[in-house]
Amino acid sequence: MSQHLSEQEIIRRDKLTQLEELGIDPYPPEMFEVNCNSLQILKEYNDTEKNFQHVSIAGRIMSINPKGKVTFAKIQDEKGKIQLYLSIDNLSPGEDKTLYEKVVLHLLDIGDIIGIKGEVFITRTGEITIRAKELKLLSKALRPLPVVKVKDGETFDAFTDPEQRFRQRYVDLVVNPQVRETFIKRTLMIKTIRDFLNDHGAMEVDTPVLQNIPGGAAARPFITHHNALDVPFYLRIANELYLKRLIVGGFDFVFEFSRNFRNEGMDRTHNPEFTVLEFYVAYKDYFWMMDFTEKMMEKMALALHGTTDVPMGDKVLSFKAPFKRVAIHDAIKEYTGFDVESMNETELLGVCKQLHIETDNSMGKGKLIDEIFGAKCEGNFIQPTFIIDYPVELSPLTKKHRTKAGLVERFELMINGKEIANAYTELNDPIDQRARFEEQTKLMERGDDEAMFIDNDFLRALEHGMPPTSGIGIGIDRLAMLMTNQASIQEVLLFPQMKPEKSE
RNA sequence: GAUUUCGUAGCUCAGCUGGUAGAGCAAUUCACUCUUAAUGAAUGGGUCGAGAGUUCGAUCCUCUCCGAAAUCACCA
Repeated sequence: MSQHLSEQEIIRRDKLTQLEELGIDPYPPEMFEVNCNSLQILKEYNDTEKNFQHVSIAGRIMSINPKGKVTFAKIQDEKGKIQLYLSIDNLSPGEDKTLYEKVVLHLLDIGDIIGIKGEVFITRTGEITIRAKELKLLSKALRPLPVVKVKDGETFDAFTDPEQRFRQRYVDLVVNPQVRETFIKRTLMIKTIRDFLNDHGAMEVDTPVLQNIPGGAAARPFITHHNALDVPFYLRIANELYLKRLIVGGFDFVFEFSRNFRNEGMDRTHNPEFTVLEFYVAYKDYFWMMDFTEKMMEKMALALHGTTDVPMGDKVLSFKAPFKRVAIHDAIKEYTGFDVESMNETELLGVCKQLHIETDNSMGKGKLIDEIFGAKCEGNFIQPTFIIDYPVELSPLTKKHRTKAGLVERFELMINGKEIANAYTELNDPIDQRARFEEQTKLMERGDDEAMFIDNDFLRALEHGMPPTSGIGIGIDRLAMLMTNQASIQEVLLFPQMKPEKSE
């Protein structure tokens, strides 16, 4: 396999050889002990106390600025950047000037990872800096890093090409601090949610990714094959039915951050694999779930932003609980003027025609209502809002509404015009559940390729008795987009799905 | 899957009606013991996404392909 090398790569490989000739291992095996980081020094250094006089720090060279017998460089560690003062007097005090004159001036490059021992001081221009007494090369970089310069908050020559940023996320993370911030926030968001659930007595579980029957949602699955058993398996589209089996089994509050896979389009808000938090709580209903969810969201916003007001594009989203609750029929009435509550299928088709909404024969009453809501209402709910009480046809796993005929006890949480969460008072009546699955089979025969499969083992579980339960699924990636003010899902996935690169 | 736009040096970008390419940063060499988008001087670096066609001649025009972005469709 041959590799085309650029001029700069050839030069760096040549430097590698020169280093080896000087007896310097460019990739030394032994550990380098680090006793502080850039942020600690910048925050805690005190010039009168003269603390940090024996620092040992490691990082990647981000700029190097030789000035004859003195060189200034910046290294970046996990917490930020700090300046180094490298002088011939400090690094090569004896006869042998190799370390400074050869290594520092000629063999070190932007991108190299080095370890430094030295003392902290303040330069004439007032910058907290480490005066290096020892320098050790820890890893030589053979490819040039994009050089991004910043002056007075303005960024020059930023590394912005989305294709390169996503394919080479490692470069993106090194060079773009705001990208690091986004992922630190994402992780903190997930931690906050996990802690909140654990604090309320929930149990985190793992359920199968490879499933015989792709259940719990309406979506096209990825299909794979198990060789030893010679059977097809599906990558999960949801974990709902497994978590409910655990509720049957007597775990009363279970949750899982589930990586789901759906074989559908990719765009700004869809990646083929994505993360959904699902949790199920026994002896609760969807009213309880709304209360719990808004409290959790409020806590998460506070943890990430210190306030419940979260900026998103040119808007500010308020995560202050409680959130508004609007019945789906009321929402449709408000934004279209049509009262669809008691309409039959033909009347609904007429409404769709008037509203210029495309329909097809596979659509039943529920689906039509959903289409109207999706086309005319959804985008209007910017502030967190629970849309409640969906048509039964749309919700085969949801318990029928306690008072309203034809509806189910379900809510979706809309934020910034997008669905973020979907929750039910779960259907635990096995007879009704079997009937609902059979309805789905009819829809499938009618041409609805998203209708749900019958899962007989799940029905068997329900027949053993599932306590009244409420459950929810929360789109973690979309929530991360909201909490980090990103318009694209790729910005909150470390390695978003891309078409494969052409092999060389 | 459809439509539109885009792909030029390591990075960010110029490049007129078709005459085989430029800048800044990065790199190389030299000078400089407190610089900070360091500075000054010099130098090198390109299969213009890939392939085919039109043409005396293609980065530029046409077609096909590869990759990306935006919008739409499907979905969360």
